Amino acid sequence: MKAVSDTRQAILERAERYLQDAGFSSFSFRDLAADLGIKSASVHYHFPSKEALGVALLQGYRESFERWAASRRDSGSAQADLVEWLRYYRSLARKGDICAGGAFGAEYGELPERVRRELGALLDTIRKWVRATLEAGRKRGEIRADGKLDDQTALVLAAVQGGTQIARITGSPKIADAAFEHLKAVLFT
Amino acid sequence: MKAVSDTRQAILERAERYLQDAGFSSFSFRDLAADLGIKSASVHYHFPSKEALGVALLQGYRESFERWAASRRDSGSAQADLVEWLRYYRSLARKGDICAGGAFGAEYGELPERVRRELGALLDTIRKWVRATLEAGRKRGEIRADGKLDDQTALVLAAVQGGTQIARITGSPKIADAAFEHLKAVLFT
DNA sequence: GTCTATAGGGGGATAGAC
DNA sequence: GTCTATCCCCCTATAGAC
Repeated sequence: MKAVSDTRQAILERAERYLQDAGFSSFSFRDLAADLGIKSASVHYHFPSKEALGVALLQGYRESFERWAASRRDSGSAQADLVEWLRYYRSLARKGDICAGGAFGAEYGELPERVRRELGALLDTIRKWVRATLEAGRKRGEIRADGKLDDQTALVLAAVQGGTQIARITGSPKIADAAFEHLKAVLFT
Repeated sequence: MKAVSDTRQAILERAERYLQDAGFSSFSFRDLAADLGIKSASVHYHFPSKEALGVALLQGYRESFERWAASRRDSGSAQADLVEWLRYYRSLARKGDICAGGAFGAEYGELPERVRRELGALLDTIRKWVRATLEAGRKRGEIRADGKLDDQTALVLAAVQGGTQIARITGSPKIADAAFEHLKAVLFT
């Protein structure tokens, strides 16, 4: 009763967990296969190379984000949008996981070219959404209009990526919550 | 004419570059040996295991930081201390490198136990310095006393770690500068 | 301190049968 | 779609000569 791409989906889900737990180079096709009760050659059937798997993972993140962002369109509140967005990173931190940007980013120097490009595209997509959200919030008086919009956007992106990482290193998700609390305090009017 | 531990030092320096460029698992003892014109067995003479090398790297970071922090004692200005501290992360971003926390942090799930502990100790050392610096700055009226001190500290740590990473991913060090500019704007009175 | 040589295990990837 | 079998490479680490 399996759908055609059930295995493919299962591979992606396992790979995502490994990625966020210990990085892209932390897992092998053999690991994925063993977890799913198949052989590594079968994983290669779905993803011809690890590069292809990395690209697929990143495209998945981007599509998920875009779907979510579309669902929030016309929410009418920049503050509510950002709070909801932060919830995702908070949940990562609680599980001791980090975001895709941080996971791939640390190994950037040895990522295949196409993976690098997809990673850049993902970050760009998120950056544009944050920027637009802050801009709309400034106009509505919900977001402090201190400093340049691009600088404010950069701080938000840095804080979420760094927040999940320091939470994991210190072993306490609370530190991510703390960083996000202060971020809201300096952003919101 | 080499000092006794010249090779050891050279190994550490090469390893640091690999680490900040592509992570702890990105380089092997063979890589280090080849770069230095020796054999991998000789690297093992200086560092019996990769775990030992990781620990030595982190202890080096911590000692460097502590020396630097001691040199700034009684500088009299929290703003000046933080600006100087941010210069380090700015320089990493310009080289396309990330900080040790980000480099080790992404692979946290598969780091040897002692490396994890040293990483925690390094972050804790830095966290305490940031906290104390912000606290002193608040008393002197240099730092905004908005919100909890611990939340403010967490945001600063998250921003520097995340800032260097997004700079590398986007390929532009400017985004780290932007994040740090806004960080100063929201911290300084 | 550095070497040669090697053990013992994983890694990505492919060919070809079923 | 999944399998067996395999290639060829890299990895960490060690033994023992020099």
